[in-house]
Amino acid sequence: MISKQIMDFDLEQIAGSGQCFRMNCYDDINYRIIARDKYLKISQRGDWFDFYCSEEEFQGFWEHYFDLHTDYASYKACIDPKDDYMQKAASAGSGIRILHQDLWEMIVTFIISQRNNIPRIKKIVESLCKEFGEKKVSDNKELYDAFPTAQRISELTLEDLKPCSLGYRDRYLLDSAKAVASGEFDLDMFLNLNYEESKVMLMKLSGVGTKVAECISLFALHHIDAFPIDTHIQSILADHYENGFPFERYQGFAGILQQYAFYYDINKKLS
DNA sequence: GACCAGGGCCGGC
DNA sequence: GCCGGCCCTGGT
Repeated sequence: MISKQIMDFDLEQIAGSGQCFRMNCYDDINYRIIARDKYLKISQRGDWFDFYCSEEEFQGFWEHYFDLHTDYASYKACIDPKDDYMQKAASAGSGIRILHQDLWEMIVTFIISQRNNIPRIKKIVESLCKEFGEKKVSDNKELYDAFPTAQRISELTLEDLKPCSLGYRDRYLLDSAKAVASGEFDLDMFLNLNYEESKVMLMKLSGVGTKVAECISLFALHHIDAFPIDTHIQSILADHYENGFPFERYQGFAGILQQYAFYYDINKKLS
């Protein structure tokens, strides 16, 4: 186990921020996260965190996954002091970080996300993992399902996918899995692409339009200049930024503010 | 039961 | 570039 004090980091906020869908609280302070085929138990008490993994695994994977090398306080300091809405949003979600998630996993997840709500996205993703993901056992002997590979999905039929209740998104998933598994759509090429180039390439996939490509760019490729505009952000912009959102001011990292605003909005409606 | 909306995309025009 | 249709679920 690794214990660390970390600022600007909050598990509940990240789990509820709509960027990852396999991070869940299972009692007061303990969370479990499954990313790709990796499992982590982690707990939080204030600014202190216990990572239940080896030092090698922490440094080799999770530290980067949680974006812990990045100073989020300096981003927050850039927010316009006169922008009351964004100040409140950043304060409400001050522990949010933009995770470095797996590209294939984000392609699938955000194809599923379209015209869908977060609880149901989680349900469908979990169902896909249970049906088609590799069964694994963590170091602390917990059973879990890895995220299904493109290869595995590509071998399925629309009929096979029925139990997962994807709706009309089933063929998008199948087509994209086939493109990736066959090598026709090479995921490694994204290493050399900037945000705009990535977005254009991602939109070649079936079921990936502007908004989904922006989410994948932000949450998997860590292009934090991506600013996905969904129904929530759209209404925020209409209600609080009638003269346009000040993108010039936040060039290069507007995606972080997008997350603060999105989190603030969906959690305000819940309470 | 009816109707609506959910981190939108596709195809036809 | 606009617009109708879309699978499914949960809430009202």
